[in-house]
Amino acid sequence: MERKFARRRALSADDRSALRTLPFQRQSVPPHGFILREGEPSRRCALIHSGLAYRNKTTAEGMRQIVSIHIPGDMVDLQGALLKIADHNVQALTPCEMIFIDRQAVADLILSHPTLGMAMWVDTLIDGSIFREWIVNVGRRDAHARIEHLLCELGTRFEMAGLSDRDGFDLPMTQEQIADSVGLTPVHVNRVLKSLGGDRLIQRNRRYIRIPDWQKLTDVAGFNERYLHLDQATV
Amino acid sequence: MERKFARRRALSADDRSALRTLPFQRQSVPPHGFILREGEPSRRCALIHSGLAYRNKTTAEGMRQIVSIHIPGDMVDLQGALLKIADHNVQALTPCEMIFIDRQAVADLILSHPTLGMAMWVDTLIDGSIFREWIVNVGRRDAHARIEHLLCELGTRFEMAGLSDRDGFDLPMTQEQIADSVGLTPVHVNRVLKSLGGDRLIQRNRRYIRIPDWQKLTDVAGFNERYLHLDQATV
DNA sequence: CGGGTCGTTGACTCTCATCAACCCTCGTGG
DNA sequence: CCACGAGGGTTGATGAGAGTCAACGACCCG
Repeated sequence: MERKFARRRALSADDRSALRTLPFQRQSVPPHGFILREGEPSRRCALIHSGLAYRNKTTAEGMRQIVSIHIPGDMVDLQGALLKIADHNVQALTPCEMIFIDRQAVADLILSHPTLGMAMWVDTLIDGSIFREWIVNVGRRDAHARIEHLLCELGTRFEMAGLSDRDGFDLPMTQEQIADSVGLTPVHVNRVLKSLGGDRLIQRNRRYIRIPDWQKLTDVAGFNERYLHLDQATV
Repeated sequence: MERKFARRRALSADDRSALRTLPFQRQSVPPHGFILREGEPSRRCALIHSGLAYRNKTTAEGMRQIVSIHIPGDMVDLQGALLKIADHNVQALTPCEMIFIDRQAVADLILSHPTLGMAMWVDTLIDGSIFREWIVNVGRRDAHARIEHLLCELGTRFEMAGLSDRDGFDLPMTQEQIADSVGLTPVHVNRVLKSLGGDRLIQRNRRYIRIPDWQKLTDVAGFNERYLHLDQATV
């Protein structure tokens, strides 16, 4: 965690020691397990130590929409410190090791160490940028481009986090979860994946995805990594 | 602005005076005028004094998607203080009076007055929550519910901001802009609006919208105002 | 009065959803 | 050791919702 924030802003020795003395609690969450439930009052913040997780919401008619995917190092619940009621669910995609920090401890930390607050705020802003791109994805791209774009985003985020190579990674999502991420049905996702394979844009082996020509995939996807703000190191 | 932040967190006299002495610059922006352009380096933060504005992005194929609507009091560009390159456009919907604050001044303010930083951060988090709901809207609702939901959101935000009544307000958007907000075509938006009129869910007169039965509209829209975090006053 | 923007309507098309069946793989227990 | 069941993936047939194309109408402003 310290490493991550140090990438965002220059940290003082005091900042670092404050981070290290922050009281936290570790917890494993199995796949599908809830890390946060919509409607619950906020009690703590959550940080992924290992594993993948996803945020989702459900419409009144019971349709589910996944609104983001999170990887180790992501704070999936910063709003836990500042907002009162959770407006969405967070669930584990794979087995997760989570770090939970008390709401009040985070709030105090931000007030006493504003530089750390800014580092976390940057994360919130980047999250927001990714949400905006997802609105564009489901609102204005066809089924092929939506899925291609999702693969590009995950590939580059995995690579930046040092989890894998962007042109070859394990995607531990069911086709139903992919469908819920891009606003399609599982059946259609299946057909599109098959078609992407036929076009040699991807190669699949189980849930392992290989991208033989990264440039070609980003082109057809209309993927521009600017919205990920990868340059966002120290100011 | 001071009023707004005071709603978010309890402010000290020092916080208030720091806000009041913040150097700013006022500027009018005509409809369609750019407040921020994608790809530009960040130089300043923007706050709407009067008028409406919208954020939007364009796909590689040239399709536009509006990702949020903003009203007076909204900081439409807090990321200007912390991120380097703008990842989307912000344009005026109606004639706008904007307040621009230098990037560095905002960053300094946050460091010297963490309580103000938290107040602004709350805004960022609520923005994020609204983005998530928009992903659900375009991803998992049909055309009718999408437009109904947009009307519900704008109605309640207008009312909370004291701009108008939620069940009767002027909606200064063209049908094309509505289409770009909900991921449909202008033609289809037209048909749906007509159909909503036929079902007595709304009454239209030019761009004025009357909602005769608020409860009924929120029901069919599947609208739940939780995601707007209206309770978010002082902690 | 004329041109431009926006709204409206009809005819036709096509992408994606729906429904339904079948398959594969893997873990479990008899 | 094999049968079974469950979850997930695959495929086909059909249909609905939204897109496209095109024309016309209404309104506003210079």
